[in-house]
Amino acid sequence: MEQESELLALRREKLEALRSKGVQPFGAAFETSGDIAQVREQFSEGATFRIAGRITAHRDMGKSHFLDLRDASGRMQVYAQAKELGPAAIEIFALLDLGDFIGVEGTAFTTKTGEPTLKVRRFEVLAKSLRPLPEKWHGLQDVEARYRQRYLDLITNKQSREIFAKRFAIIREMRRFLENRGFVEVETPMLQAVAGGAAAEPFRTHHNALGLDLYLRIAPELYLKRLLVGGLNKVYELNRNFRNEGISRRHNPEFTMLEAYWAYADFETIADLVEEMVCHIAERVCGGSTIEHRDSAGNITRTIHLQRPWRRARYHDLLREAAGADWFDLSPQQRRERAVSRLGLDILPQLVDYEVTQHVFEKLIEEKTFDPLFVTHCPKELVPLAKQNRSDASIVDVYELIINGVEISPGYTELNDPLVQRQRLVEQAGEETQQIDEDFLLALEYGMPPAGGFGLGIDRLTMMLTGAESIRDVILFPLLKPKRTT
RNA sequence: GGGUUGGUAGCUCAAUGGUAGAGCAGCGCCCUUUUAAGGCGUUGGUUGUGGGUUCGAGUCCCACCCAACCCA
Repeated sequence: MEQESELLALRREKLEALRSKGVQPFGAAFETSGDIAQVREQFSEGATFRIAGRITAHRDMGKSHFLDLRDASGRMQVYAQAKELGPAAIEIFALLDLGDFIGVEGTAFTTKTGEPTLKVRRFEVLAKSLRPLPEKWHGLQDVEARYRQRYLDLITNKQSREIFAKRFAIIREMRRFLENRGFVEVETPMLQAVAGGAAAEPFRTHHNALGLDLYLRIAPELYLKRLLVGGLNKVYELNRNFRNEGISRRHNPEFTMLEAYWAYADFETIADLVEEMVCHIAERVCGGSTIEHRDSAGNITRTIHLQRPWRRARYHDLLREAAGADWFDLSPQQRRERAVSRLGLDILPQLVDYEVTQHVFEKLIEEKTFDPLFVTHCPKELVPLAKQNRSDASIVDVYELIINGVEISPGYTELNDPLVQRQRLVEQAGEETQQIDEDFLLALEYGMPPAGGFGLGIDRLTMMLTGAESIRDVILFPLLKPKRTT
């Protein structure tokens, strides 16, 4: 656009003007006294400090100037006085714009409004910015631009910086917690010849040198279990999975998942572990176990109570509560009719009986449950990879943890009988027998200890702990269609 | 995939079918403790893209692109 090129042209002129004055506009290393937060802590009148950061505000008083410098840790005001700096430096100073990076050496003082400030003695241009930043007050509001140019979002929007700071802290605390419990972090293949461990559509790719079709993993599960066979008794992996499915407020094609396995444990031990871990993280990251979600005006829109112990209830009992005590005594046809007439749900004709029940579960229980709820003993059709219950073969020993209206973590007593496992995988694969991971079954035949395992969606956990309403608000670079630029 | 809403200056937003505006940013001038600094002045537009209707389209119609939300 014509105007953009005018604004750009002006900045490029300033760039050349700096060079003509012998200033390198893309400067070198600059030794600082610490980041801005540290300098604020150590601040004492008359002391000398060196800080570096981006210019985010410029208040021009004529013969004196106030700039805000910002780095990742905070903001610091610097004060530039014409008299102090001298004419040559002032000419360079005049070529600075909002967005430029500079390094400053100055003397600490406090203004009469009480603001800790550095009086500039020397400064260096560290990087000239050739494009104007979004407006300081409203920030960058356009959601599309915030996702496509996340760096601008991070520069201008405090809420966004806070969400990602929390995300990084969540992951850090999760690792600490698991390491303290003796879990070992491992890495398993993301490129897999067979995409197993979940029922999901994979992304396909190809290895040229081997002439081999490969998939991006949909789950690390089958490799982590191989490690149980190999004698690693407490393992976890915290990394990306890929699913070639729809995109929504709760789904991104690549998402981050914790998956962990614990030999000799079962789903109930795992539930205890997850409960403790999430509470530990909430305590460290959010300062407590009451999580408040707020709208943009700051009003509380939802409160989530993570105080232990978390409720545990059987799938069948929850359905009897929500759909009638006789729900499981009805015929499939009666269930379908009740779901539509009495419960007011849309039931698609192609749903089979257990899916009708599952739909009721999702609409009437899952979507309405915000405080943590472990749903246990689910029907085996829903979870083909878990171990069947010893006294009731129609259910499996699992939990589904629901918080904030979504499933956030499944936990299983893992199936370790290789023959039953083969049978389940064959049933699941149907015609596509090449989709059975024979190497995994081979490993199981050597013997896998009984174990508990769980997955935990990091993106959804972050949404719960930050109150973000879209998964795109907790993923730095969510997938968007490419847009032709300029 | 379907529906709804949106895309206007660098950013945030206006504009009954009738001359495309404001604030901030920018540029110029004034101001030596300001902080959303202030005052005076001022530049800046292929209204997402391509068609159509009309004397006249940011606005109405069609197609397409991108996004958000809801549904599947």
